[in-house]
Order: sequence, then C-alpha cells, then structure tokens
Amino acid sequence: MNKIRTRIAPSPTGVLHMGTARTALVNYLFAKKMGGEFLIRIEDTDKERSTKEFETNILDGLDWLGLQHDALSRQSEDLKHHTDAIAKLIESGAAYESEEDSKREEGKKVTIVRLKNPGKKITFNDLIRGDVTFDTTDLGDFVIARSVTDPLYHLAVVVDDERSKITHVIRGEDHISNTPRQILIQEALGYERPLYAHLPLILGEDKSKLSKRHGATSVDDYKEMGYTKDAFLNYLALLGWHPTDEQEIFTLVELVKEFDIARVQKGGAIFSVEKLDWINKHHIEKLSDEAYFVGLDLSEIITLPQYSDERMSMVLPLVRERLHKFGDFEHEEIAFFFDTPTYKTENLLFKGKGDIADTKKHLEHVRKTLSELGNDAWSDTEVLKASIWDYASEVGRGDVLWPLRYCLSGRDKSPDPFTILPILGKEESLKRIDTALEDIV
RNA sequence: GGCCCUAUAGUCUAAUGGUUAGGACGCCAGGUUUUCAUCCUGGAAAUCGGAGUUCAAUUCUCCGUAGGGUCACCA
Repeated sequence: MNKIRTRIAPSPTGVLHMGTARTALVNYLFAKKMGGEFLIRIEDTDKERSTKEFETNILDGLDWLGLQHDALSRQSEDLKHHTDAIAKLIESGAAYESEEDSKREEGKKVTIVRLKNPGKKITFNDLIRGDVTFDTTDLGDFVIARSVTDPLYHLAVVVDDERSKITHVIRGEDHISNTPRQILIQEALGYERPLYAHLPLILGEDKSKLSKRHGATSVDDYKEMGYTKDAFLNYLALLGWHPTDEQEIFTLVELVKEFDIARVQKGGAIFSVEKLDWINKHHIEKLSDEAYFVGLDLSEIITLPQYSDERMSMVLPLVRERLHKFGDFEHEEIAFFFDTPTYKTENLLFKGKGDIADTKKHLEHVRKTLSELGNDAWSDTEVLKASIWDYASEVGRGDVLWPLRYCLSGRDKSPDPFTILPILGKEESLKRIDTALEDIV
C-alpha cells in the first residue's frame, strides 16, 4: 500500500489564517495517524500577489503551532513540470491555444490555453460527504494557463499533487467546486485520482465564511492575545470534529492518537472565542512553571522597588488560576505585592457601608492579634486564619476581612487576606495595616 | 440566478429504526468560612417543515424551507 501523503497548499497572499491553520492541522493529524507524511507546498504561481513576507509568516505560524512538515516546496520552482504538462495536453489535443482579448490588460491580445472539456459528469467520493456529482459541461473549456509557459492554479495543483504523490487532498469546502475541473485535468494527463475530503468551513457569528470583517482571524492575532498554541490547536480540532468519548482537552500528540476523519462534521461551525478561552485556561493550568513564566509579561513588575524572585514565585500561582489567556494579565493585579498600594480610605468600609469607627476598631484588633504571632504562624495561612476567625465570625466576617484585605492590596478584587499576609510577611503587612489606621481620623 | 454542500439547545457536538435525546461552552440560581477568580451542586435550553417507508423515524427516502459555498486570464 502506498504511503499516505497529505499537504497544505497555502498561497502567500496574506498572513496565516486560522482556516488555513485548521486545514493544516487536519492534514497533519490524518497523515500522522496513518503513519504518513505531511507536506507544505507554497502556491506562489500568482507572482503579482505573492510575497516572501507572507510566505515567512505562514511558515513561522505553522512552525509555532508545532505542525511539523516532512517536506516543503514552492510551486514556482516546479514551473518546468507545469509547462511540460501544458505541452503534453496540447500535443494530445486535450487542450488548445486560443488567441483572445486579455482580461487583465485592456486592449491587449493574448494566447491562453484552454482545456477541451469532454463535457461529462464527474462523480468523486468525498471522505466526509460521500459521492458528489458535477456536470462539467457547465464549466466549458476553462482556462488552464495564461500562456504555454504560464500555468494557472488548477493545472499547477494537479501536476504538483501527482509529482509529490499526494494520496489525500484534504482542504476547505470552498474548494469543492474546483474538484471536477482538477479531475478533468488529471484524466487528460492520465493521472491517478487522489482521495478527497472537504472540510466544513469555519464561520463567523453571522454564519458566513470567517473573514477579516469578523475580527481576529489570523494565527498571529491569537498568538498575540496570549493563547497557547496547544489550546488554539485543541479548539480548532474540536471545531467540526469530536472524539468517541467526551474528552475535550487534548495535546497535539493526543489528537493524533484520537483523530478519525470519519468523525469530521459536514456542516460549518461558528467560531466561539468563549470556548477557546475555556480551553486555553485548561492548557495554562497544565503548563510547566517555566512555560507559564515565559507566557506572562513581567517586565513592569520586576522593576518595582520590593521585587524579589522568591516572592514572585509565591505570587505567580495565584495569578494562574484566574487567567484565561496571557493577554488578560495586568501587572496591577499583583503590583501591590511589590510596592505599597494606594487606596481610598472610604473603600475600607465593607460594601461601602458601616461605621468607620467600627472598621478602625476591627483593624486594631486584627493588628494586635497578628503582631503577637511568631514567624511560624506567619508562614502558615491556616494558622493566620485561625487566629482571627473567631473574632471575625463574631462581629461580622465581611466587616473585618474586607478592610483587612483592602488595606493590604488596595484593590477591590484580589486574593483573600490570608493568602496575602504570608507573602508580604509580618513587617510589611503590619506596616500596611498601620498606614490604613493612620488614615482613619 | 446556475451548480454544489449542509441542517440536534444561543454555540460546539453525542446517540439509536424503540433513550427521560447525552456532554461541553455560555447563561441563570445556590453553595464552597468577606470581594474577584477558581471549584461544587442545581436549572432553563434542541432533533427546520411536510409527506412517504415502517409496528415504530431525530435517524432511511422524497419534496419544501433556511443557511452556506462557488461561479477569474486569483489561489
């Protein structure tokens, strides 16, 4: 049996789109699952629109995602094989040259090459959709080259897929109507027909094909927002595919193991950033400390006056559980661990209500209790909690705990006071409570 | 408009010719020893419509309807 070979064939006329990434992922999963090879072919026959920058962006993006290819080629480098094929088609009478008015340049005559359409019905078996039939008569004698030396997409694709022995052409549903043309060219050239699989499209909120007007669509966009590559891949895999069980969080390796093209959905799927966020959160949880640290941008934090690596190592886990993506991280969230916070005295009041004198009384009590605790106690969240819990329960937890937490963090939302206390340490904690006390007149 | 594809909650999906139609995201409510987040529990929410086949259809067939894709000397 022939070795399975799939390919992704992006044209370098734009940055890496998530639709291309998804197609690449499925091609990769299918090939690897079957012990085959995954190739990349840059489709740069349109010299006017293709750029090296886009090519680099696409390759870098695929590389970032970890979709390693077994071979890389550029369509433009295979020009000789294309022109050979054109010559062969003309010679056999399957195609012919035709002098016509140029559609690209006004008032100019050009000699293009058209395929002599046999005008028959073509049925191909799609791995995802089953038999699909087209009457190619509707296509007419379509153009396959701008000239005998200048091939067009359909011709080039067919020749290249044949040359690189592609066994399965897995691509977006938007290519489904291109398939009969390509089969016609294959037959005229005497090639074997590969197997086809047309993936459902990724849709925007309005159910139309995802495009720029829907917002962020490039892989770069998601990378910059702070999604991990594994989460992005994970989500893309789940858009239009589902494993046999109910697992939702996957690594690339696990996806390869579970993937089955027969379970790919037929209908398009709307892209949901909420679900992506949820998946990303799970992937962030699984990250190693090193990878997690790299993902965060700590540049503003490490310049703070009381910054220390030791303290940071205690703070980081607190941030982790509340993060959906790295882009959500704001250094203000943890800056108070390294620098004295500023705050409004009135915010010391629980829910903005209550008596400031009572609040002061509670804080004084808490300060006294805490100050009498030794170093051992100060390193133990549970002991600290136990030391003031009874008092807090008696007079009202919120009335005690809220001002304590607020004077330590200076923030409406933060981890609880018993988590903050040990990290700041006795000296710093008492100092912040004293500052708050002094502010209350 | 021609051709082609598709159709289970708001979204992603599972399932079988016979089920209380399952899970997840999101949403709502309650709880987890103050807030936010996390976590837990509970809840609302779906088989596009009509025929046909069948003892039985969400599942098979046909016809509608709706949505989408594509109709280049782009890829």
